[in-house]
Amino acid sequence: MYFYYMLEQIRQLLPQLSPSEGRVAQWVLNHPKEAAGATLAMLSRECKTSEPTVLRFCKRVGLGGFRELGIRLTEALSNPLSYVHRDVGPDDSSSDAILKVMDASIQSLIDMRAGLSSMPIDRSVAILKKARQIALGGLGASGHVAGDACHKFFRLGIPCSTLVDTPTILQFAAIAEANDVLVLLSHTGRWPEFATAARLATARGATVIAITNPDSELAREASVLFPCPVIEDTSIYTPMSSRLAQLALLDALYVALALASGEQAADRLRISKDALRRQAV
Amino acid sequence: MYFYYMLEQIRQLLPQLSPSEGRVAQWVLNHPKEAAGATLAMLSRECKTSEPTVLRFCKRVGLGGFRELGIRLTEALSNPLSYVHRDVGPDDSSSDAILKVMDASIQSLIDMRAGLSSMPIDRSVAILKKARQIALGGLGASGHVAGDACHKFFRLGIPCSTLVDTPTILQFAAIAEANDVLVLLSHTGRWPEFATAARLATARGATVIAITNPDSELAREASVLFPCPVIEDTSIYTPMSSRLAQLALLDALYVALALASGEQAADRLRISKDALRRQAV
DNA sequence: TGTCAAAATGTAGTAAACTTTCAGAAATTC
DNA sequence: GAATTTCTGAAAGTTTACTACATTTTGACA
Repeated sequence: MYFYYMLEQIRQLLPQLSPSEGRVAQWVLNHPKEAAGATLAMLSRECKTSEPTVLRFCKRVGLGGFRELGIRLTEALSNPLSYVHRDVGPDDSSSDAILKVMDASIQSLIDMRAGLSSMPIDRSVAILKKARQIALGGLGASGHVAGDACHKFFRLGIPCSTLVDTPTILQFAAIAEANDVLVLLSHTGRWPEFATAARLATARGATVIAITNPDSELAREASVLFPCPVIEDTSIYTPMSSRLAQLALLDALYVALALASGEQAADRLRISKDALRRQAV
Repeated sequence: MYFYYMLEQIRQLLPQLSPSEGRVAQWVLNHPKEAAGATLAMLSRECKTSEPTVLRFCKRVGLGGFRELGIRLTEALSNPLSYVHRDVGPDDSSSDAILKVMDASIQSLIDMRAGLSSMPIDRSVAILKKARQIALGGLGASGHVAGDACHKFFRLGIPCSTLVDTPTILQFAAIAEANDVLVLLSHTGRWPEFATAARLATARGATVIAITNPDSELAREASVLFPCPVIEDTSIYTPMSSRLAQLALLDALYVALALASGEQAADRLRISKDALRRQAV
């Protein structure tokens, strides 16, 4: 449970409230979000009491009036204590669960940011800048990350493709040439085909950039490694927030590459943005 | 640069507002704290205009009424601003640029978290729970977001598909049936085909959930709206960090839906996770 | 420059909101 | 069991949010 200032205040005053006022307090504690947007009439009806009683409740918890209750409640609800991640369980209320998911996502980005300085971004940029073509490979959720990244990189004018299944990845690796870059995204890095593909591509003189678990076969075979720790999904409800971090990492890589590519790339970006603006996304 | 969800929304819309409405916007931006607690009369007096003008301003920035402005503003003001984003320029060093991109991503998630309580998640869950099938539509970067979301939702056992081009979206809308849900993702909401699709689908009794700019044709046609502010890309280098927020939003929606769907859905999730674990991602 | 349509703005009115007053009911005290 | 205090809601008073409509302003075009 999160610590909300206003709600805690109410909880503490709960015992010394009169029965009717107590009902109001209880309802507010149980439905803080609804209470924040409710009107005096709605709230009094919900608590089976009269409007003045609700108002007296407000005064008693130290507020100037009913209107202030709404303000304090929205304040309390949108003020996170920290983004410490706890797993979602089946007993969580919907709004609790949502906040937990969100916090986990934020935390994973914060973690990524902290580790960014030790990532081989400069090396990757140097390699990507000379690339004849870039292929991004990933399965499942990572496939979507690869697709998103491809959609960014191609705007720099570099031939770019997405590979979302193992046969295609293997085929690409088998015919790769020098200056081709294969970016492989894998959560655990344990699909044996990925390591094979990395070996094949490297043997043909191509470069393999892996964004994966550092303790894996794929990580060992890759030319450049972006280490991403494996987050064990302790709860079945938790979506993989690590993919958000991967997306952000690729964003960062893209921007670094765009900057390194100078005016020509900047022009291409301008042109491609204008093309969209003339329509509307 | 954008710190606050609501305030940034107002700032972005500032240029296309009429003079009087512009004065209101300016005053709100300059005195957000006061504006959050103000009454309609106070605000209109302060901006030397009439009450309806203030109200029109509220509608135009995507709010339901004046009361909502107060709520959104207190929300915006009470969330901590840490990851201050500045735009990436061509003179930035590579490492500076990377951190800026990362900060922008984190900030967009924080903003999304702050605005989450006012999103129609519960309504959406109720609708999705009864859905015969879910189709997620989006173009360009939004298409990848749609794909990612589809990849999550189908695990709950709901027939699910991704639509990444306008003809397909229109066709789906044209043959949609009651209890079909069409989720449309659009950055600006200004592709006329999206609004048409929404209208078509609604006419056939299907439900349209839009994740888009609240000031758009699509937003008006949708049955359920998740308002997302349009972030103008002031710099050609800046990637759209809003899509990360959209991903996280869909994560939240997914978890809420999973929880609401009870044991049967939980079982499906367990089974699908096990299927992967026996291999390796 | 004049005409007209569209946009912008304000006036006036209304329904609903918030707040206060007051009197009766319930609990407590003596 | 009467007196006192506390609790409660009906009703009335004020303010607020919103709507409909009228007026003004703007801008396009002849």
